[in-house]
Amino acid sequence: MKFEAATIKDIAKALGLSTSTVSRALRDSHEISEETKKLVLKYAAQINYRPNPIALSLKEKRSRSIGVIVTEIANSFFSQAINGIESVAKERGYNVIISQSHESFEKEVQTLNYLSSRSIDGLLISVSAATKDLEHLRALHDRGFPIVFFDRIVEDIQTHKVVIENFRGAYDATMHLLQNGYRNIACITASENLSISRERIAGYVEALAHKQLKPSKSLIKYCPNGGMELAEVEQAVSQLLKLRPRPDAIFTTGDKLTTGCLRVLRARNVSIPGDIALVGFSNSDLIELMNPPLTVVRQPAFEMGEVATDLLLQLIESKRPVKDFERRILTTSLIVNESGNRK
Amino acid sequence: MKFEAATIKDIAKALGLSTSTVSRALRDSHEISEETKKLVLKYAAQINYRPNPIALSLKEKRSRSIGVIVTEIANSFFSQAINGIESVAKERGYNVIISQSHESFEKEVQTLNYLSSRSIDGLLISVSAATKDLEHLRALHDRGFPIVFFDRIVEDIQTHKVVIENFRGAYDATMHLLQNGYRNIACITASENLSISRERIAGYVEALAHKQLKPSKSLIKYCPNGGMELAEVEQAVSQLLKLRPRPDAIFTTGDKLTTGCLRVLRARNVSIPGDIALVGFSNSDLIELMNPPLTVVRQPAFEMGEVATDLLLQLIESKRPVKDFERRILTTSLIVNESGNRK
DNA sequence: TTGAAAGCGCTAACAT
DNA sequence: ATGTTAGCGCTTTCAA
Repeated sequence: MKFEAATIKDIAKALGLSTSTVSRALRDSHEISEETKKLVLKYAAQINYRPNPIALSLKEKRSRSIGVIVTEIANSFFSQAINGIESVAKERGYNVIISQSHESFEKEVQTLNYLSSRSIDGLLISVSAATKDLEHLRALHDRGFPIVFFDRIVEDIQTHKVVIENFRGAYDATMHLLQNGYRNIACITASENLSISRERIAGYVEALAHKQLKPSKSLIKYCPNGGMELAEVEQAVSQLLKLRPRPDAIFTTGDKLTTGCLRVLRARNVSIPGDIALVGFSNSDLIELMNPPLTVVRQPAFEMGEVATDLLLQLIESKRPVKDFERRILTTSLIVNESGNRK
Repeated sequence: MKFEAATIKDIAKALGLSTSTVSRALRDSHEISEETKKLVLKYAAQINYRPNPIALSLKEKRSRSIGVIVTEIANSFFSQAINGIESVAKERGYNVIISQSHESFEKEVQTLNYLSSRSIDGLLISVSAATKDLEHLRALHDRGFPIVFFDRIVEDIQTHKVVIENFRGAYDATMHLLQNGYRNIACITASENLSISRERIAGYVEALAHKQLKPSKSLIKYCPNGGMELAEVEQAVSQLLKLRPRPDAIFTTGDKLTTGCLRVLRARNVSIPGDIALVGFSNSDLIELMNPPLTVVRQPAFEMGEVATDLLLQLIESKRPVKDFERRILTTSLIVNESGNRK
């Protein structure tokens, strides 16, 4: 059913004024007499008048909404980031419209088309693991549509980007394993398309190189869906367990990969870190409660959301085309628990 | 910066047609010649024309957006529910606008006012733990605004509601503890304002009554913020530990309370279930990985989101005022792990 | 088959 | 100090 609300016209009619007078009175214009203002304000309050944001949007050619595309809301990193996004957006008077790509390229494109037309003023996106073709994003960007990438960014499109020190985070995690005596360290990562995968692998490789180690190809396993399906993690772990010599540690580059890996190892009764150590990226706030408590690389998700939103609003509210784009780099922290301790 | 897109007017001008002809051609009206249609469609595709959803909204008096208010996105139950909401909404062509109340009444009211005007066609809400006064909701509802409550509902407002068998879930969890030999079972719950708290406590009390037990007042602890702050859980647990005889088990009625309680007990080196058993509501998908693996009451969060959205869209799209409201009751499941096992 | 015009709710330039 | 009018992009009635 339709929900009819009061308009400026209703007020004007009731008070025998013109709509423009009412409009001005409501906006406290100086060219309206105090008397009239009072009258209008009082009546408006009485009938609980609310300006229609859609009419405003049409007039101002802006919706005061921003779109967010992430792979999955039910992922601690993203839900924390959205939390940050929402807090800044709300503070600045913007709505947040959320969509999920579920790591599917098609869904990402579809969602983007859906959101982009003109119902959002700008977009925050962390691309799906399946995203190789960038046409959907580039087309928008080329037409001047404000876009900010966060976390899973795209290098080829010039706009603001918010990332973490992926290389450093991975390096630190791997180094932690090395310092604890592990030498045959495997890596389970998401799709190679992703900037974050490539950088994290690079950090892992570099740490090993520091100890004059070079991982064989068989030590690096890819999960195209980023661990969304446990089966892919199961397969990766299974292959690693068959290697001889068997890896003595695993480094995982994403939330779902880390918990998925823990799940698989425990199901197979592999003792952690006794048989195999495990260190990975995760933003779950339950890691200390796990068995064993996990050593993880933690990303400042909330802050990333805040920063990305702030940059996006800068783009949206800028009077002139922005040419200088920023790349904000936030730091990770290694939270040490038991899963990566000395063997 | 502004992002200018093509309009029907541009097409009309370029093709020497009127805007109404273009409009009709785009909507494949039968009163337009095939020739003209082809021409228009071709040109529209060429300049990548997209109808302006805001103009449509103004015309149709609907925004094809629904609002969602939850306490916190970064809570497994809510993020899963939102996932369900988003899936149904998108399928039916609606945007989802998300806001968080962070268990604050003021934020809930503020957000509601912000969303309600006319930028959303309806609202899905799970009220905050602090919500006692219902005026903000009632005012909207009385004006015919479509609202559906889910999980944390409000009995006094007549509309569709989606709940789970709170009583049953709590009863089952408590009974599980009883069957495992625990007799002195405490309960940690959220604000008593909440329907779910009251019902879950009732289920807990009834299960005890079944064994001719009656919990003393001191065994039931309230956390007004629903466990959002660990301190309140710490205090509750602390008080319970001081009781003589000391409780041999704890039943928690919410996600944050369950994991918070586990955190506190572990910090105090209380062995679970050796010293104290723990069973509670939780929708985390990591419970099996915890130490000890938690026995939990799981809610069908995704499904609740789906059902609630479906009901909301029914309200929104109904031609006439809806009088018959549904109360959909979904079932919980007890996932048995070790934390509630025999002592 | 096509076009002109009105209207959705609001603001603002331009009268009065 | 207040009113008239046009216009944001689109659909739709009415006219041609």
